[in-house]
Amino acid sequence: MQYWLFKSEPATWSWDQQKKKGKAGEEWDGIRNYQARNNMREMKIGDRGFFYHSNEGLEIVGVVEVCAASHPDSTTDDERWDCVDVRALADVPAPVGLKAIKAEPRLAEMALVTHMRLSVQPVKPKEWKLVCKMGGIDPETLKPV
DNA sequence: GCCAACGTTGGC
DNA sequence: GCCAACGTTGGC
Repeated sequence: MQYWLFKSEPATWSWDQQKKKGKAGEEWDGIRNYQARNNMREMKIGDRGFFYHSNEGLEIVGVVEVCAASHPDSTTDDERWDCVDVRALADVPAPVGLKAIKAEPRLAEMALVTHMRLSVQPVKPKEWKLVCKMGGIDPETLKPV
């Protein structure tokens, strides 16, 4: 299983909205960046990702699961753009802010820090575990710790 | 709301 | 294929 991080501006698509979609999940559409798209093409059903609020909040607030593999983005006819579907799995009880991530030396290599503008990015297993710990959630069961 | 960083577009 | 102009992202 691979780990990822999805950025969303809460004014456009918030964690609450994602949760309301429940198990059915929702397309992660609207991505118009090649690197972000390539990352989504790499994803497999069951991969997990963090849900990050950009612009407002600036924190990781939830965990999602990829529930449909890469397919054409329904919001455009441009065949260059694909996306996956994701569904909410769990809240992060203690949201992990960008500040906290930047303050943690072991997270200095996170794409969130090094590739600031990339909106869909990979997360290393070690980073995943540490961020889960910081957020008060068990990385395996996703239960609050 | 500003603006730096950076990705994309298009003329040559 | 270079690079200037332009548009967008996202932290502050």
